[in-house]
Amino acid sequence: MNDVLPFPPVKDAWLHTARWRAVEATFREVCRRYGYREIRTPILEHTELFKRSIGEATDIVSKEMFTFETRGGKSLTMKPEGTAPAVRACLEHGLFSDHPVLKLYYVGQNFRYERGQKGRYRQHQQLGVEVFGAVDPAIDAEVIQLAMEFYRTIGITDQALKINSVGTPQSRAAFLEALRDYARPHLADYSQEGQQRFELNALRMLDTKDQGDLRLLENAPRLVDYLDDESKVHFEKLQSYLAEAGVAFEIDHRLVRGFDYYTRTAFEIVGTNLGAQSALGGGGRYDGLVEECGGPSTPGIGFGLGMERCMLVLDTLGIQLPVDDESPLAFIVTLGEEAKVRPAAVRLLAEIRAAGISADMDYRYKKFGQQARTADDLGARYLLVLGDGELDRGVVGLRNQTTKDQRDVPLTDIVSELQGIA
RNA sequence: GCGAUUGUAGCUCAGUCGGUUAGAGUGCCAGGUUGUGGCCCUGGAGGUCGCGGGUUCGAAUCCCGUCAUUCGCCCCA
Repeated sequence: MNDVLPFPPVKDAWLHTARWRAVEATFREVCRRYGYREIRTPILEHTELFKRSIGEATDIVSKEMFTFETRGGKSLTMKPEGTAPAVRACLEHGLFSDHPVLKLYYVGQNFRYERGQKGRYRQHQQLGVEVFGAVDPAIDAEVIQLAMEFYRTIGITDQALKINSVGTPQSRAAFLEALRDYARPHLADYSQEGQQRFELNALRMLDTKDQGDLRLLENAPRLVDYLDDESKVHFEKLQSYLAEAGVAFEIDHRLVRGFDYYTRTAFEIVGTNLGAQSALGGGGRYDGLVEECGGPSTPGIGFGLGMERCMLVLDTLGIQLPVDDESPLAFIVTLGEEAKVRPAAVRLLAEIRAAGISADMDYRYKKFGQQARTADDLGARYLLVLGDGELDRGVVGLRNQTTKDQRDVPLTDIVSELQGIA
């Protein structure tokens, strides 16, 4: 993760706190509209949780986790993803029994021990949702729709939605056998990577960028043809529900996901302008996960969207975001005898702020020009000039920073005057 | 984890063949100009030359390692 800064950086404009807040706010608003509630889980979890849920053989667990031992000898891991911790938290607090259908969202940091590059960071933030307790493909469609709605709302429209079904563990086993039978006779022609995957995790053979492998796989068996009846119906219904909701998608028969716990629905949202890191987000169904974590048999589905990648795309598309105005409305500039004028400034500032108006002052007591420059740096719209002359007359100079017009306003009226402006 | 790339002031960058006290522009601060700025002039502060080790009389410069960046691979968000 990069540092996100309080003022827009000249370079890397996407690393501006206000922009991040705007994107997070958009996500929260979309979640609110869809009926999702926020869950926050800690960064540290027992290592075992991830090993069991994500799978020992996956890249994430085998080489990408920040893991360490406590003094008591327990193994802890900084969470590499948000789903398993959410499951753990819900189990621990009995949320599954209290709420037959649970719709959750989170904004959180994930950690993966890997080489950084643009769009990929060891600490990255994900915006995600999880739904527990619903098998209806309509909820799959809703989750996908929510993700697409989020992108549409912030202004990213050139992303593509790819969907597939990875079936149940049983149907997947049958498919894997067929896939291996298909590849075995020409195994030597596959890339080194492809051959390794054939041995370790044949499903991943499909997820290759190697042109030669892609040619060899052209007539390979497809996951959809090996789905059990229920999964097949589920996938078909999902497609029709997406169509009902007006969400455009394409079926990608080679789409498989990196975690072991996915069942049936798998999807990915792919963007442009991100170089090698093209995945904006992804997710899928995980009907066996809760049980795997020691809970009751509970279906689930969710997704995670990469915050950094989202920010980068917004940046390259030059999209303006409705960022908060953090500039003070008024900035007090003091002149003249310090002992007389500074206490008056402190009092005036307190009054203005108590009235709900943002205001600031220069705490260095420099000459006028310096104070005014500080006001400009902060983007103040008005200067309140307070000198001993003004104090003697019981007024304050109200200076419009845009027009440079300045007029005296009685000290007793300045708060209501500012309220009128704001 | 693999291959390549870059790393000098807050920012953008010079720095020759290894040789004096590492420079410029910009920004910041101050003075010119005790109470009305942004221009201009003058001055000032600001540097573990990414970090650690090595070679050498001498290293920003050469070598090794390491960390970080960027690009690709793997994987993912």
